[in-house]
Amino acid sequence: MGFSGQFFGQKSHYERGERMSPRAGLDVDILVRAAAEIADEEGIEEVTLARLAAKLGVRSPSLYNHINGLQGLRTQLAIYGLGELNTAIASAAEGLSGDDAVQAMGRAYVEFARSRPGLYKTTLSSPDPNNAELVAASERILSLIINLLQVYNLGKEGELHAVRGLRSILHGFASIVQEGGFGMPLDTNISLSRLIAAFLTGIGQMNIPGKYES
Amino acid sequence: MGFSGQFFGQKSHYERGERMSPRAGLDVDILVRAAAEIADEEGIEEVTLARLAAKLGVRSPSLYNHINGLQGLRTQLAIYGLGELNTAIASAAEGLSGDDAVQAMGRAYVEFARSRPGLYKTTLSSPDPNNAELVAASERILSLIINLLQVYNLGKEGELHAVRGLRSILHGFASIVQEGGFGMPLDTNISLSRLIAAFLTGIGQMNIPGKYES
DNA sequence: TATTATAACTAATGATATTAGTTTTGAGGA
DNA sequence: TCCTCAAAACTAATATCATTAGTTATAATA
Repeated sequence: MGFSGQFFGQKSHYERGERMSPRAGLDVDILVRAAAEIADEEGIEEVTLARLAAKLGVRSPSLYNHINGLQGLRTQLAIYGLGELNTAIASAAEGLSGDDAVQAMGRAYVEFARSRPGLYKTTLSSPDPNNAELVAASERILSLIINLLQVYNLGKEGELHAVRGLRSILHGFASIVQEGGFGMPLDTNISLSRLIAAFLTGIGQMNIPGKYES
Repeated sequence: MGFSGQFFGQKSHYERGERMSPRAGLDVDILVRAAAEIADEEGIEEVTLARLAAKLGVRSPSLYNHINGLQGLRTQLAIYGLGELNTAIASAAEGLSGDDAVQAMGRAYVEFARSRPGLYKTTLSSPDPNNAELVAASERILSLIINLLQVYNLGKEGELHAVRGLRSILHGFASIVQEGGFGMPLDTNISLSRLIAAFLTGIGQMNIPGKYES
């Protein structure tokens, strides 16, 4: 994947109280992956420049040579996270179509949020419309979903409503799972597959003006 | 509503550069409402003790006489927000049942998130299981939803899956709306009512073991 | 009026992000 | 091989937070 994993999972020079070696050899990729690790392992609120610098064995101002402050780091994290999410759901749906594909994608989506909780959260901030890369990453996921829905023949508008619906379902379910919001001992995988099944059963509604439209 | 609105929408003494009057007469309720106002108007990241103190015309340490630090304020905000949300959706569904009730509640839920964006966000943090008030506020909303679903005769387990589904739909949709995540010029109210319609059409699936259950 | 609980204060500490300006490195050209 | 120099890392400094400790002053009440 084009990345030297040297810093991950180890204490840095500073964390061990040693003197640093002259050049740390950082780049955006290393920063973002290390930050994602912090987000997943320690929580998103621990993703600070101070914490990241410590993990990488440098002083926090040094990070500014590679990213545009904390805001820039967050943007990069979102881009990275959306890319990973896209990879996960795309490969899950690969070779499938119809309900099978949607179910597989849904499972992968939620599993991503479960296994990379911090990184998933970074993808949720409003996609800064000024950042082309971020917008593109968002749109890649969107068109993946749109493709899966072609089969259902919903028409132009119906398709848009359906995409919104499916996104809502996946995001809502993933968020609640992640927060531990479903307390009880009832298998969440079953809940998810039945929710998607219910949605797909009624997906024809997306094309039908209903009596609840104000 | 048992609350003196004296501070809201006005600049404080400090903000106007005057000397303060001896006792500010604060209490938890005033703090929480002022904080909610900041959250809605300036964004949730602006809800700091410093900002809140300035708005109320006191110094930030004074706030500790009423709340348990920033963490405590956030907990109180979540409780308040869940209460307001509960009121909104309960009164929307009042006197209705079946699809009508679910549709009305869904509309009210999303409208709440739209009109009180900051306050809605405060309700999303994991419900600290140590805080009884917070848990109770969460559960009130949950049982409201459960009640609405009685009509559909889903059985014990089916009902639980359905609650999870509906919560996911509402939360997911509301979150995406709030983030401005649905770009285009397509009425979101229509998207929501059709999504709920699709869910209700397929709600029988909640009771049926499907072939996608791993 | 005197007492007293407590609301609000000041002062201090320790995180954090960020900027400015300095040092040092190491890669590529002389 | 040695020099140059862009850039990577640094130190120092500032500003904003949250939080704690200890002080002052208010206003209710005895």
